Amino acid sequence: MATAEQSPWVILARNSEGAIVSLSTNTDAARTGTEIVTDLAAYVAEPARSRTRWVWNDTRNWYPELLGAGARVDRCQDLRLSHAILRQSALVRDDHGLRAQAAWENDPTLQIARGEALFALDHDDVSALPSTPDEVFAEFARQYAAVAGSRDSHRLRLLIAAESAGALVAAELHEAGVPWDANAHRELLHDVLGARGAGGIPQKLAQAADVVREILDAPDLRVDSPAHLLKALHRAGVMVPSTSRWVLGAMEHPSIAPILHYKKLSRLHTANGEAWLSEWVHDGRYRPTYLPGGVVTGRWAATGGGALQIPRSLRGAVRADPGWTFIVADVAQLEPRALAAIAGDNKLATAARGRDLYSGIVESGTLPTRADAKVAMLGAMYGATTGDSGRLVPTLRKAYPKAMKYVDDAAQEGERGGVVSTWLGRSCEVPSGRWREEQAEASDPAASAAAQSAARGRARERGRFTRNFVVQGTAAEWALCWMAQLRTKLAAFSPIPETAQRAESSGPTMSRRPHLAFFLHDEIIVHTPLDQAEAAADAVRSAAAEATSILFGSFPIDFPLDLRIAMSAAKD
DNA sequence: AGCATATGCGCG
DNA sequence: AAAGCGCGCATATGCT
Repeated sequence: MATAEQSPWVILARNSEGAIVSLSTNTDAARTGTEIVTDLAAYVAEPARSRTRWVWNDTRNWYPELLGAGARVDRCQDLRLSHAILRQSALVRDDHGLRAQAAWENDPTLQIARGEALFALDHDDVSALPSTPDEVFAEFARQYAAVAGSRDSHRLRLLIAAESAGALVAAELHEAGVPWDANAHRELLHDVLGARGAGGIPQKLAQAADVVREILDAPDLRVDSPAHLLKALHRAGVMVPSTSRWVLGAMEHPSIAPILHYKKLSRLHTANGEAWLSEWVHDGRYRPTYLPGGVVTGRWAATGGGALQIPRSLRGAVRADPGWTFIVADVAQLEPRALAAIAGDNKLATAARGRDLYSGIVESGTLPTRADAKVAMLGAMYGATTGDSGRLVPTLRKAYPKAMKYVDDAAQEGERGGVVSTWLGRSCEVPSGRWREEQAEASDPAASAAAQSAARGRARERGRFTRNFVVQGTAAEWALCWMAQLRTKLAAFSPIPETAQRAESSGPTMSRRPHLAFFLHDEIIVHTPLDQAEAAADAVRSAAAEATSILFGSFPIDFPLDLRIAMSAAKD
């Protein structure tokens, strides 16, 4: 991730015959040489190229194969991801044609990540990406010029390096997989859901549905149908507007507890039951596909078995290989700490330093309980205006005016249609044409009250989005830097000797030294040989400290880790 | 039958 | 139907 020293880039692409071509550059990013590469894994692994920054159109097109061949890459520039950042960033003054490269926006995988319709696009059609040596170099040159001429090239270089390192981590995480004990998972399913009965429906699940039908006196009720269940509840005199857990939980009726119980079991069965296990866990590994930059804020998305939504209750199935263990580490209150830093709020930083941030707020006398402090802080970052949360926000605003002004300003900017940016310069999208039209129409004095109120609601909605964007996005940048530093440190560990009983499933590159195995926004799991666990834990801690200093320099904020070494990812 | 949308819940 | 952000996935349901 170090970006201070500018080592040359080497650009990889395929020529029209399908051969791999490498373009060398000097420190001014000018082409200095071209050669045909016959054995890419060997080429990349040359010691003289150990610090090369490899430039390619999309890490997913290049790195999995290299990893499969046992070649790890130290750093790269993922042009697809950096393009998405630069074409949007408010720090970029002259985009040198980046925004005109509309084809990039048709990248099918990006559309999948955003849930947009695919129309006629083929999933495997990546022709929209630059692919020939000339195209790839031209894109690299555009990006280089855009960064060099930007308002803050240091931040953008950092962001591109971090995002690209994330692309490497994502590929490595997929290759490594999460060590998953299918038997432990099955035992847990059996305990909660019971034995599989007729049609594969677990017995306790079927019984739970029967109880609901009996209490509601509705023998034909399909409990899985919200509409049907709602009618049955109304017939029983429970006049709820929906069947969501939150709504039902507030009611008092003998049917409520059985319904909630059924929902809980049903969720486990449908989302992470036997079917999930057989689809997603093979040879002791769960291999989700991570999508760096898949979320508008810069957070990662994931696909393949709902990796980022694995219920906490299933963590017991995450079991280290024999002779190995886990480092499980998460950052306490990552987002409010990021907020304190970007706002330069020393008072909030002081409340956070060396302790639970919410307790720090309590100790400062701002709010009476930790629960209050937490709900108030979340409300401030999400834009709550009513309820318990909204009620406490003004108190927080008084105590931490600098931090609160930062998010309030972000909200105001969003409401008036503006763009906001993260600490490193990832900017949110401009509002849609539809949104601007609605605002413009409502600003006409002749507009109906309904239209004005609807437009006001849309504006507020966007304000809550931009308010959260600056915090969530900066937190994601911290996490990227954390992982980027960590993967470099772990790569320097000496590999343990090959042993006959060693699990082969982590793949050839990662399986003999500590490696990242899981990532979830503010949490990582490192899979490590037992005798390297302490050293790996130190690496996790020092990587966090380095991430903090890379991003925020000497500003006195800390990001303390909850870290434990354990054979299972379950909390004790 | 296949696609789009709604509902609900898991995670941060 | 969360009061308040960002996601993915399963199921039900409606539309074509």
